[in-house]
Amino acid sequence: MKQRSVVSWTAMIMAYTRAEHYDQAIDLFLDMEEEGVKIDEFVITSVLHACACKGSSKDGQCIHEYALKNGMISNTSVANALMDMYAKCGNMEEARSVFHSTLNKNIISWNTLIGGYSKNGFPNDALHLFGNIPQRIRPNAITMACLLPAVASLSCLERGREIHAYVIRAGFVRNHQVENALVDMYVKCGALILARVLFDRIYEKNLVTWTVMIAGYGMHGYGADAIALFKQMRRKGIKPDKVSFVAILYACSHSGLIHEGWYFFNMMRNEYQIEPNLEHYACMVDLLSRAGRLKKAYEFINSMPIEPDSTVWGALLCGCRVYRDVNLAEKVAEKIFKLEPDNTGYYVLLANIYTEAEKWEEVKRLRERIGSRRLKKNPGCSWIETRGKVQVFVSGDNSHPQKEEIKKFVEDVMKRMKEEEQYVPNARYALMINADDRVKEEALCGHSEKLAIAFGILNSAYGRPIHVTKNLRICGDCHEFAKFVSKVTGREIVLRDSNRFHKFEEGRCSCRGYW
DNA sequence: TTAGGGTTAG
Repeated sequence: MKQRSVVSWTAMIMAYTRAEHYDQAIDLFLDMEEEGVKIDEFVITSVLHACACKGSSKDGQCIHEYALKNGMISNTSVANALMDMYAKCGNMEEARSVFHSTLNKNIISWNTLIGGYSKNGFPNDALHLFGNIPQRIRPNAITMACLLPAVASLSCLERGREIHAYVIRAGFVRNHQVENALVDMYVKCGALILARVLFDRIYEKNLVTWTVMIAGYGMHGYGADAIALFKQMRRKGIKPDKVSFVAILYACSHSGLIHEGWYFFNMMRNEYQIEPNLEHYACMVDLLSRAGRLKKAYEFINSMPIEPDSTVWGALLCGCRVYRDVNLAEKVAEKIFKLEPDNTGYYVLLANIYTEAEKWEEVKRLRERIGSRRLKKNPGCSWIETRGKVQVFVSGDNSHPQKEEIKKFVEDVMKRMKEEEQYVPNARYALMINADDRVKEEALCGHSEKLAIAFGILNSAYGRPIHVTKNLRICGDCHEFAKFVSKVTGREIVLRDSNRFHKFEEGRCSCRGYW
């Protein structure tokens, strides 16, 4: 072009961004500045979008400064693009600060911050913000698509149903993204049947619709249903992508379907020419490890064409725990500690492996190592929704108004378990070394998931299922506890941990040992 | 007069 206007530059920056060449998009902005082209708000938002997609706020901060200096920040679109950039880079503090200093907030401003909170692990803030949208600003379908993942991550079914009702009243039901987000919300709130009803009613199912449902079956341990749906999807001519393959591989590993897992892994590569990414590899390692084929899993990792990360090695470490392979666990853990020296979860996992093997010296050394890095264990936390209110329990928490009642319930159950099932308190799950068994048992009684289950039984009508959510994986002792409680109270207990759903019914768990 | 922008589901 002989003459390039600011519009030509903007179009080019957008094109580079769409093609995922973020650095080139940003370079183009620098070039145009150098050439003395007059910069306007449109270019700023475009280049901010490139920074957002790139995911590092360093470039974005420079643009932020530029916008401030040139008085562009009062433009709502520029402010929105800034918020989105910070949110996508995981910097919610900056996003919030921009939001609060924006005078003319429109619905996009609210959506951007709500979505940012949802995606960055602040679901309560997302819900709170939604409640504060002023009357004159009308939420739209996108608002719901931003908000529903927050409900899903909290696993608050009542709240989710309220929002579903709102979606119906406001007339957003025919929106694809909203429909899919609703199905996903029901799946993650443990209401698999409701999710399926909604799924069946969706007239035009797209790839995301199918993937949500397949992942849902996987999470709940229905591997065969996940496979049936995957096949049905292919018959309808919908081409699976890398995310749907993660869903199906995940479903196979959580149901112990080894052969099927390999079948889909090969299908992905041969039939669809999709190169496996870290998530796919982690699923395969998980599949092998759960089946006890630890050596094969180790070899598999070493043969990967891409560098394995901590999640891949972590899947093997979990397997080492199940099959009590201390030697391999040590080797694997060292690799993980190099990759992620500050993630306490893996130290705890290795400590548990040592404890279960009664290697007390090693436990002590590991504790010292954790201490010297000034790392703190991420506290276990469970929550339960009753009558629309969420009750949160933190491990060992003693502040609950019903604490005596809850404590008595847990102790009574443990006592009955000892008498009726020859249950031995799994003191190995209480991560303390210089304590006697009594103290350990007491610590076990205080686990957050036991408290939440007890609270649920005590505060809901007979026959009602109990839904509990936990931030970490459920502990083995609590798993036994939940089975027993489901038997003696005749209640169904649905527990979502950080990994999957466990449905306890009449003394059995739906996971059948596949955690 | 027209061209270029910011929010959305797995």
